[in-house]
Amino acid sequence: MLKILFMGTPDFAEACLKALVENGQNVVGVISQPDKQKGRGMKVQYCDVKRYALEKELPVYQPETLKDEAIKGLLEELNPDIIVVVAYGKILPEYVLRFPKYGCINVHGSLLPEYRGASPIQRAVIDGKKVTGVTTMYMDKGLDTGDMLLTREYEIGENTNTGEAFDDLAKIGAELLLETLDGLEKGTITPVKQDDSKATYAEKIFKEECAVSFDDNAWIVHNKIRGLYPFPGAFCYHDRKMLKLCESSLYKDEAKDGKNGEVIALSKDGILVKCRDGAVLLTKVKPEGKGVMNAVDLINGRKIALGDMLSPEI
RNA sequence: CGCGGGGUAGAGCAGCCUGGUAGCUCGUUGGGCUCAUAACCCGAAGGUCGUUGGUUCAAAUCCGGCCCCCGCAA
Repeated sequence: MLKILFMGTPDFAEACLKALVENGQNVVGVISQPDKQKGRGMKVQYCDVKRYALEKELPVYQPETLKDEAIKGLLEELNPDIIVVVAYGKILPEYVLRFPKYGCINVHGSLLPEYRGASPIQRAVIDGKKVTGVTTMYMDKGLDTGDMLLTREYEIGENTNTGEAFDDLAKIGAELLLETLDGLEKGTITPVKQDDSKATYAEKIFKEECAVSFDDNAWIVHNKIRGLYPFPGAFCYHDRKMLKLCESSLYKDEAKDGKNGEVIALSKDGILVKCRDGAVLLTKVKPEGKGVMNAVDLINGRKIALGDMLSPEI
């Protein structure tokens, strides 16, 4: 059985690690990013991978850097046959890439060569893609440029949000990882080079682009809302306060007159907001300082009125 | 000690500053109207106001301790 060194940090990676463990694979060690102070009160929180690894009593390592001599010692000590990397968050130096006999493989949340980079799933949803998927590949020096091993497609529904896609793709990724390991061991997988001419990049999500402008088309607004949910969340300003937009649906009927960003209807279904070419029905929102609530609750609490304006700036 | 908001009926809120009847929108439930309805009309149920001490004739309201929840920022 292959000795596996697992490298990963967030929940997406945890799903893969979990699959390895539950499948009875020989995970000899887990590497994740150093603990960071975060959250309310700036307390130290363990990342998902570390938490799970500790629970399963796997040795966890959190080197600040992979470049120094320490990592060499660690690799030699663990002597992994293969390194599985999922959303680790750091570039691996060549020494590490070359170390294991079976190489380093990566699980990536897109159909490569599309959406190489940091936020493939979010970008796919924001772009309104109907299909994305998961790819396993050998890692090389570039960013998600290595030879592909296995892929599996995933259909994104009209109202699917990033959180749902994440969960589904994490599950698919975990399955695909097991298949990939099995295939590599048996030698049944033929790596395929990526067609670099078709490559696209999924830029990291920046705060500035999370502001929703209703001067955009309804479809764009809707995609942004679901693409940024649950993290970091699309937002706009209402009554000088931030209002996060958590869930929406496209308004099929002809939109009434009104300015872009104006609340043109309130109903038990939600808050209807005029966009450039139609309207978006906000169904779940998160007011500043509050949790997620149904849009109808905001209406019942009389926190929003017909004719109110929503804008990307305060 | 990162900054801030909050805990009042099943939900979302008002009331607190300026102590004195538990309020609003919705939901639930019973009835009415209607060809019909998630629409409209009438009625009902449902709260030890987070907890605990204090001040007071009297505390949701003022003061102190404690518990819990959330947003931002990272």
